[in-house]
Amino acid sequence: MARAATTSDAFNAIAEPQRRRILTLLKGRERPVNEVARALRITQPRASKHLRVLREVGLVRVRESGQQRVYTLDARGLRPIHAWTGGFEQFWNESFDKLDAYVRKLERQEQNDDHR
Amino acid sequence: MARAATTSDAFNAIAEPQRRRILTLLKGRERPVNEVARALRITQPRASKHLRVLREVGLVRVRESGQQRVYTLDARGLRPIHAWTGGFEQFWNESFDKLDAYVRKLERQEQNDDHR
DNA sequence: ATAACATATGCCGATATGGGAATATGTCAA
DNA sequence: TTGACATATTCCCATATCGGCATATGTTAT
Repeated sequence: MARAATTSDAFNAIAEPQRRRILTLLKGRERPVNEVARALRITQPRASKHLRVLREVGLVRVRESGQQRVYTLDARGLRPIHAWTGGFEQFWNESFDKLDAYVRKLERQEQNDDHR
Repeated sequence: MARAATTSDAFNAIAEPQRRRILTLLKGRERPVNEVARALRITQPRASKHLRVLREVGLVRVRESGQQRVYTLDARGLRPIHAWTGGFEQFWNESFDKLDAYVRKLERQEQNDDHR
């Protein structure tokens, strides 16, 4: 088995920086592919492919408008990620203390090394 | 260029389900590799590799304790992800309305198709 | 029909994966 | 020193990228 498919879930989908940029861009308003491509300075095929991934995990929706496909943000899929990371909130505050303890422990170890 | 390296940042690191499980596990308390492996029912090399990735993006730290390497959670790297997803909070609430509008629009289109 | 425009898709190349198995490296105890 | 134990690393395989380019598909206007 290789790496999990990028289309498997939102966690994988947003691992790609370009796709994060697309989502951020769509916060402003819905946009057709070409506009996305131009805004992010990527080729049209690239934009289409990223948008496809985002569509497949449900982070965007498409609406056909004449010959254009207008993509709209559907951020609900980000909620689980926000929730999951939120579960660590207490820890990233606490971490400073733990880091201090860790550093002190390291220093002690190094002292022991010196005395060997 | 291929996919972004999994070790490049926390976004990539947590795209892997096993690694998310490891981080969750370490919320309880620090643990040596073997314990992680046993708890998640993965092989020791696999645990080591995942822990390495997590270490390289700074989500865990290692402390040597005799012949064991004890891994500790350092959740600070998750904060940017929480913040980034949090920037979409207003949208995932709003989305229901937008989805309604979208569905209605779709239905209209289908009606048009029928009349063609 | 035909041309112009907007998107999507297929194919290629280079690369990075995650998993398993075997093995190297390092530490401690007798 | 030797052996047991804990971890890390390497090699191999199958797969899934992401990017560029060419091209298929679909829509609108003439």
